[in-house]
Amino acid sequence: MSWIPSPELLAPLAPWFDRVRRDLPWRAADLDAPHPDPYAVLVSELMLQQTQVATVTPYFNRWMEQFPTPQHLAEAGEDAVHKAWEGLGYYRRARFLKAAAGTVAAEGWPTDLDGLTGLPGLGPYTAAAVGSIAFQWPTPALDGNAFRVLARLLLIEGDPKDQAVRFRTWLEPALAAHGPSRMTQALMELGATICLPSPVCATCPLSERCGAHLTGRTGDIPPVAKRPKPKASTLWLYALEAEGHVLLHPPAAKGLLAGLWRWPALEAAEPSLQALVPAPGAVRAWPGWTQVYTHRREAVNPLHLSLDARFTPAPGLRWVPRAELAALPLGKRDQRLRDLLETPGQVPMEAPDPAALIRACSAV
DNA sequence: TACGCGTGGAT
DNA sequence: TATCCAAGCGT
Repeated sequence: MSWIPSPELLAPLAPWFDRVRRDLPWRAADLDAPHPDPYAVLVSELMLQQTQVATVTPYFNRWMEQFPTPQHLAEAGEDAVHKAWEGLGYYRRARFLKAAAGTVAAEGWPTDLDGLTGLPGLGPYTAAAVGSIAFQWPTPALDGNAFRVLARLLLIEGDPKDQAVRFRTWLEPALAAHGPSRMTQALMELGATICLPSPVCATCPLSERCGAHLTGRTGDIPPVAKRPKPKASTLWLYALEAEGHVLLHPPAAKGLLAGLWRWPALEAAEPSLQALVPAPGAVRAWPGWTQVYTHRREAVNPLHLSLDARFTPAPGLRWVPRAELAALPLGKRDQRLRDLLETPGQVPMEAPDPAALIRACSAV
């Protein structure tokens, strides 16, 4: 099966994009020149991985003010970097970005696609996106949008990701003909605004040439992927406070919420199983909530336990002055308990035995 | 290869 | 409410 050459088939995409493109803070005004700030492209692409434009925009603006160059970012502290990323999710992207900035600061920008792919956090998509958008290399970038657009346009049966090599080979002449930065962004913009999972073909510049549209197949191309059900768990999340300090896990190197400070937590198969009536007055509680991650659902039950004196914490835990708590990077779950500490709570109907919480956090 | 990794918006 | 899934990557 041969495809119509991409410069011809995709020709309407260029004028369409020049007409409708959104004005985004990382986007260059002149799409025919190399980008004036490749670092801005790098930052935006890392932030945009699995994250929507509207979510990224305020983070990007703050980030560029705080870390305006690769040098600034490379020299920043880990906590400051994670604090600037706080709430954006997938936090290792922040560490990858800092590491990549260090390489760029020390060695300059890579001069080819393999060089970009060698930077931490840049896979096939992101390296090609930076290459085309920042440097005008004819390197086709295939994200979820591009795969969906191409699957429909070219009437691809099955998982379009299997066609990545063919797609890239086919796309390259179109990038060369109509401008790498323009075509890369146009393909994604079409997928993000028109060729959505439920597409709006009436306003699509390619509808007259789209295999799926012409055959009424946009509903089943590309096929929907099945996802595993998230695992459910229930936990107590607790703030132990004593002598003006609170007990926290310092950032871990890997795993869920790596790079962030975390409240200690106690797993509970059923909230009521380990529940005992606590000592009145010492414990506060608030209504729980369900914390959703990609692969997990946590039923979170927040507690605050005030103690008279600090104890020697177990390895992996640290007493932190409460005044410093606001400056530490926390995930959404732990931010929520941090915020609750400033609000009135209730004496809980049931909670783990305070002695059990202290034992779980004490050095042996 | 399949899985782990966050959060929020859209339907 | 439940589900999908968004400018993916590393292991």
